[in-house]
Amino acid sequence: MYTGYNLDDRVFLAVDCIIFGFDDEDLKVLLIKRDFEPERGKWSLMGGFLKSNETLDNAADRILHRLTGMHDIYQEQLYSFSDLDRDPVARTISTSYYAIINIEKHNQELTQQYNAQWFSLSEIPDLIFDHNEMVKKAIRRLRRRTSITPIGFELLPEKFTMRQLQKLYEAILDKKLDKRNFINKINSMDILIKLNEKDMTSSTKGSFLYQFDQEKYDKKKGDNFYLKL
Amino acid sequence: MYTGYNLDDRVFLAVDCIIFGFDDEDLKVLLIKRDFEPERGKWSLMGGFLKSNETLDNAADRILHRLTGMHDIYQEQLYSFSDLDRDPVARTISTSYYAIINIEKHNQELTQQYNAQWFSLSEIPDLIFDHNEMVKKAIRRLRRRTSITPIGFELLPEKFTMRQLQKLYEAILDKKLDKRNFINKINSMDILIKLNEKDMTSSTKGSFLYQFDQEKYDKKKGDNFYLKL
DNA sequence: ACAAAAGTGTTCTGTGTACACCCATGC
DNA sequence: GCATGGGTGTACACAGAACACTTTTGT
Repeated sequence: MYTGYNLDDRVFLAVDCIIFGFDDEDLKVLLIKRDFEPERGKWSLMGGFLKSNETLDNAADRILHRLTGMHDIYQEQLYSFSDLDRDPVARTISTSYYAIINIEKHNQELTQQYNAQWFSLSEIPDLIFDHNEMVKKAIRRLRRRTSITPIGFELLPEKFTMRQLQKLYEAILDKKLDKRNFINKINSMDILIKLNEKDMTSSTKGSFLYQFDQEKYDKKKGDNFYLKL
Repeated sequence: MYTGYNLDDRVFLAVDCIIFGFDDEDLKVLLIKRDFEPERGKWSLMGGFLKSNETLDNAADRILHRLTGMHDIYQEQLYSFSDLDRDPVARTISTSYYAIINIEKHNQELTQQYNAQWFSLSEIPDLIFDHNEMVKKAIRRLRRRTSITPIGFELLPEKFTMRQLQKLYEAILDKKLDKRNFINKINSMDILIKLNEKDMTSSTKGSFLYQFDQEKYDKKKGDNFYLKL
């Protein structure tokens, strides 16, 4: 019966993080090159073990902070992986999280310490264990989530152009979008502030900068507004 | 660093199952009344500990089978819960699964052994630990999933009427649907076989029975067709 | 003057949604 | 003959998708 807390049944519980970033062109994932066992020298997700005094969310926070130096990163629990032989060293279940960060804000010294590197989705190498599967699942989830919640703003600088935003969505969804339809749809959500400022680096004419309006967004969040791009 | 398989970090990993059924009126959840510690005498989800030689999916299968006597139950991993004090006996993380069964097919002797009972969603009692939260999350997920995938057929007998199917969707989504629009949408999916047989129990005129066409469904599954009800 | 990106509206089509009447049968 | 649930089609509104030209300014 459902009794018996049998000490032999205890397992290691790992947390692995799929970290997404965006560099104005591609959606990317941050991977580390392991200089420790097992699988030294191979690429993998950043991860760690759950400590007995923290929740899974805490562990993900800690792991993300350790690699990026950042706090309050957008993250979401993805799925728990439990194949018997997924970790050759010991029976380990891994709960994966995906996170979304601004590619320019992380601490480069830290990421260098971990030999971390950004990879475009199309160029992700063979990863250890079942990490490739985790990444695949994270991408699927991110794509779906993007259509429901305006999630992507975490990936952009504070001020950004419509063009950047569109490129971001194109990168996430992996398809071209129509400029006019896109701008209309975004505007209809009414969660951006158009600034009286232009970004002059991208063109001679310059393009208006926008800012995400956290307050408006928080108010609307309840009525879960779809996006459908 | 991400090394150290520290034996002290090992935890108990439980699997708890939210089991949905449908009785032609309401969407229901199967709960057990615990006659064992902890929390003896309270209602809870059916659950158990992950054994070291099984995956989480295996464990969910095993737990579902133990309570219902059924195999090959539709199930999906939901979320892993990890609050520090969620289980007062020992540090236990729980991965929840939700399952969908035909309410008439389960083994009643078994469910009696476990003092199990079906509860309408609106009448779910206080459950142990964080099980109420699990149920809430499962309902949300089931609702969303239903709009994407024609999941609900698991809940019906092999042959069913359009009216039954509609009631099922109404129960899952918790809203009234229009009879004609519903039938049109279902037909447009083209995954049902209309039988030359009528169910005469529900009305004097009798209503045609339908069957789910697994083959057609499997073919279409790829083009993930939405339902939007 | 020309190259390069920004900005801007309208039309069409398909899908969702609302809605009301006749049918068959058992009692 | 009447009560009960079963079955059927149409009209309207809205949202998604397709589409092309003008503007600005640095070179």
